[in-house]
Amino acid sequence: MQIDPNHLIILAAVVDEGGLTQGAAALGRSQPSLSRSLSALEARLGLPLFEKGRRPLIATELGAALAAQGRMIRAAAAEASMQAGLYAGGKTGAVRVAGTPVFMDAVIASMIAGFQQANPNVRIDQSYGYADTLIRDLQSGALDVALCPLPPDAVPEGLAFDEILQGRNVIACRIGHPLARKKTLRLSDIAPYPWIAPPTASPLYQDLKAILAEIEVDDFRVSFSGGSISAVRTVLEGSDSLTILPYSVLFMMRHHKSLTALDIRIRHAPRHLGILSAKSSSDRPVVRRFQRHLAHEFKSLARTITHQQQASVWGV
Amino acid sequence: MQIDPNHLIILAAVVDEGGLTQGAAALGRSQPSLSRSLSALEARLGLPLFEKGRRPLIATELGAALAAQGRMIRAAAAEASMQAGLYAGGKTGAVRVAGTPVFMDAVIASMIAGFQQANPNVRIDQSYGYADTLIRDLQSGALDVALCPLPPDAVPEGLAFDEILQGRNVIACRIGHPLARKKTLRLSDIAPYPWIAPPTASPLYQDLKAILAEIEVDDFRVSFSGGSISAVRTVLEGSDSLTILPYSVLFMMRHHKSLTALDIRIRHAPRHLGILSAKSSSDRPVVRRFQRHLAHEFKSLARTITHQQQASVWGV
DNA sequence: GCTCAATATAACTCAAGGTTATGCAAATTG
DNA sequence: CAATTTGCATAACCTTGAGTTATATTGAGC
Repeated sequence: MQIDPNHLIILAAVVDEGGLTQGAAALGRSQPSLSRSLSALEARLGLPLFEKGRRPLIATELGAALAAQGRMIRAAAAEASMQAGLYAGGKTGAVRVAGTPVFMDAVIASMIAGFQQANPNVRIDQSYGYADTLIRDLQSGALDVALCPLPPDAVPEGLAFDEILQGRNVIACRIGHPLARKKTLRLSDIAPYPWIAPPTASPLYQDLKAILAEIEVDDFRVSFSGGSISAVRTVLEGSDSLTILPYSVLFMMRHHKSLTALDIRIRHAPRHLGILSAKSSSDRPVVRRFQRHLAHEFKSLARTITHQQQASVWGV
Repeated sequence: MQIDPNHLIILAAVVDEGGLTQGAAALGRSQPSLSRSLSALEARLGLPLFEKGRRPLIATELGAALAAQGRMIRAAAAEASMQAGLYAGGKTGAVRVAGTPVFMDAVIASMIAGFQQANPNVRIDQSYGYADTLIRDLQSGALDVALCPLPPDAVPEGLAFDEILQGRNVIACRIGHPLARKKTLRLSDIAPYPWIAPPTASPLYQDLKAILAEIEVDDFRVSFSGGSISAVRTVLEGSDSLTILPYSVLFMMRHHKSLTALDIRIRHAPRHLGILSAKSSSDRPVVRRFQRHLAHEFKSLARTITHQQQASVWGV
């Protein structure tokens, strides 16, 4: 026996509202429409859903039992509507985001926290990776959003790149480091100190090699490598090691008052930190919202950095 | 946003079966039909339910979420179908049955037990009453089936009466009773013994009065009254009291070997025990089935009684 | 690049379900 | 008890959704 779910919804409405007229009003339809639908259901079942000859239309046992199912169906349909609404508003769904490890941990993690605070039903699937794998995953549809540095003219086919910060790197050390006090530093000054090396796959590693080549150090001493930002920070704080970090990463750690940057400008290929995403992935409202959130957060971060730098120029 | 439950069912089928073609097969419809229905749903939502450009038709997050609701709807509709089927087959529902207390307890209760054994999902609402209230409740629709004695020509308007047993009463006493051994009893022999009186509203009470009038006893001694069959039996077994009982009630208690009937025929108005029911209530399959069950049980009981009587005639 | 399999589209038909108008019967009321 | 009100059923009509078959289109795999 095949039963139309819509008929059960109508039945539930009529039973719950206490009559055809009220049920019709509740459903926004005409009374004859419901009357006929329920007649059709009764005919199909071959059994009465309502006591016949009773005016305030009282349900039979069967009618009451089927109305219960109708309520479930109505609830499920309403739930579906709500889900669709949430989804369309970017309030639910999953976002797959990845980026370079240090940057994700130091900068993006807190932005994700803010997003999840406002959108508790959104799932964030985070992972780590460098430009090449990020691009590949974006293009294959395995990733929604990636955060990484990229040269301005190297935006891959089918992807959008939204620049958010300058990709400037600095040499970081503990605040009490011998070099930290020096006003004028030459590159050769830093030669004696051991290095904390980024993973070799990291763009930072290339930058580090470039610096050391510039000061003509070939066999630099690596005191520590392979650690996350948390490990790197701990080691930096407890030693005179140096490392190379994106300025934004160092900036985010400014409140800890434990690390600082050497007053020396590093030259490297021009590039920007940016949000990389597949153009097609923006048709998912959550992803879109998440990207906008990141962009907004970065704009605000960039402002803060600018203020801070002006403040340090004008004193403090 | 209004969503058609049927669309969600289709969505669930396609997601679960892994494709439009398989989904169509599972639902017994054509593939283009589903294709268009889902397109309509997508259009209504303004959101894609399936990744576009993927051939084995893979659901998006939203599609998967809505499919879950579709599964619920499908389950509810299937449950409704099953309920309707059970109801039509008389396997579920409620039956309101009533009758005279002694008869219900001694005869009907075990028949109800048998019915419930075979139909665990049927609810039996039992109550007690005498002819007048039973008839009124049947006519008002407050009762489905009643069991009581009725004169053959007194079947009320709108009710059906199905005769099941002769409404013969007997005088009952304990097996060791002084009168139980006597072969030839006169009515006057029973005058000295005290009586257990049925409730005054009971037809048995009228019969008792008639008997006593026949033996010209006006102020008969009542040793006990107002008890259920269980109490009556206990008192009977422990004393030389007499009482009046339908023969069928006594017969049902034959295995206890504690009570017997005096060998004396009681005259009373002709009547039959029968199943009384509103003609309109038989449109409820459970009620119909329950009535048939009772009728069948009674037919078998009548056969047993006949055999037993023949056996007692031919010896034993 | 070709082939195969699966989905989308087209064109058409039919039935379900929407509407308004109206009839009819049960409840209510004086 | 008659009259009125109220609520459900029916009629007639129309729109829309959904079913069909035939066919175009497009990923996927070799």
